[in-house]
Amino acid sequence: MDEILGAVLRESGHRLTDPRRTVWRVLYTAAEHLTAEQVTERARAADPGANRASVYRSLSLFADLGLARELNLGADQPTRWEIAHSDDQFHLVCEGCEKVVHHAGRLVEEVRSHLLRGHGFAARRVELHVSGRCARCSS
Amino acid sequence: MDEILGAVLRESGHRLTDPRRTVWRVLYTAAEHLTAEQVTERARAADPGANRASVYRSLSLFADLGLARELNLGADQPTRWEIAHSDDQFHLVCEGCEKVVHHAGRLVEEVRSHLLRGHGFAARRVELHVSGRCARCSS
DNA sequence: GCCTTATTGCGAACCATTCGCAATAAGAAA
DNA sequence: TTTCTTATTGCGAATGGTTCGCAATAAGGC
Repeated sequence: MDEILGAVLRESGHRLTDPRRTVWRVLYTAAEHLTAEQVTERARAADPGANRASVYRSLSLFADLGLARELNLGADQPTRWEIAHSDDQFHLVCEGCEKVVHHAGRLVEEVRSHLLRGHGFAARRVELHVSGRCARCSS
Repeated sequence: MDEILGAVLRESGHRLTDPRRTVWRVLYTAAEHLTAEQVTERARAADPGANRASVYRSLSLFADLGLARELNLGADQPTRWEIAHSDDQFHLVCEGCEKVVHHAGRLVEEVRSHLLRGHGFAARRVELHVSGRCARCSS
């Protein structure tokens, strides 16, 4: 997984450093979407001296480079982070188990072309956030 | 417009107060989506003593009562507020002119039924946020 | 290995939002 | 109308996530 990081950083004129590698690994191996604070905690498991500010800096650099993505799932929740995949703009948040599920589908493409053809709106980023109850939690 | 507010408040066991009325009018007459700070400023135009904390309290009460809605349009922006309409879960944010446009459509319903039928996920709230460039701003 | 300069680590600063609490006022009851 | 209860306000202080300033450090080109 480190190769991707190294390649993208070098290509964009940035340096591959230990803090960045650590944050990257945390994101890469996380099953869920993590808050910056959680990323910091996990980074400290690997490197006890891991610094909060550097974690933030790494995360937003990754976002700028298209390596990671920042998620706003509800106004009360802190921002969460994930590795950027091409097909995961679709998030289901279950209010029962609090799990966040990815949902890949063509829907995002449909929205995109609908807006462009029908309204001349060139969508760059489409975010679809749905909250409700998953099959297991809808009693 | 005040009648709606009074009715909903009374019905839910809350009191109709001047600060609440002021905030309600600001939201009601706003063309765009306002930040809490902007709501406070405008409230002060009507009542110079309008208090920031009370504005926040009014806004979140309105949200609880389904009168208003809190919007997260991007991680860097502060939360914005609007009167709750039934058909406006669809937001287009133009990166050129910075305007936020509502877009009513059946798409939200489609998403809802797709998720329920195909995945057993009972959607409560569907938020679709699209950023890109509107017809006028896509040079 | 050297040198330049991007990056880090630290703490303090920031900003939106919330809280604690005494003072105030809405609205039910008399 | 006046009284009474208690929800609500206003204030300033506190919070919590995130960013900043700056000196110290280390990546990676030469």
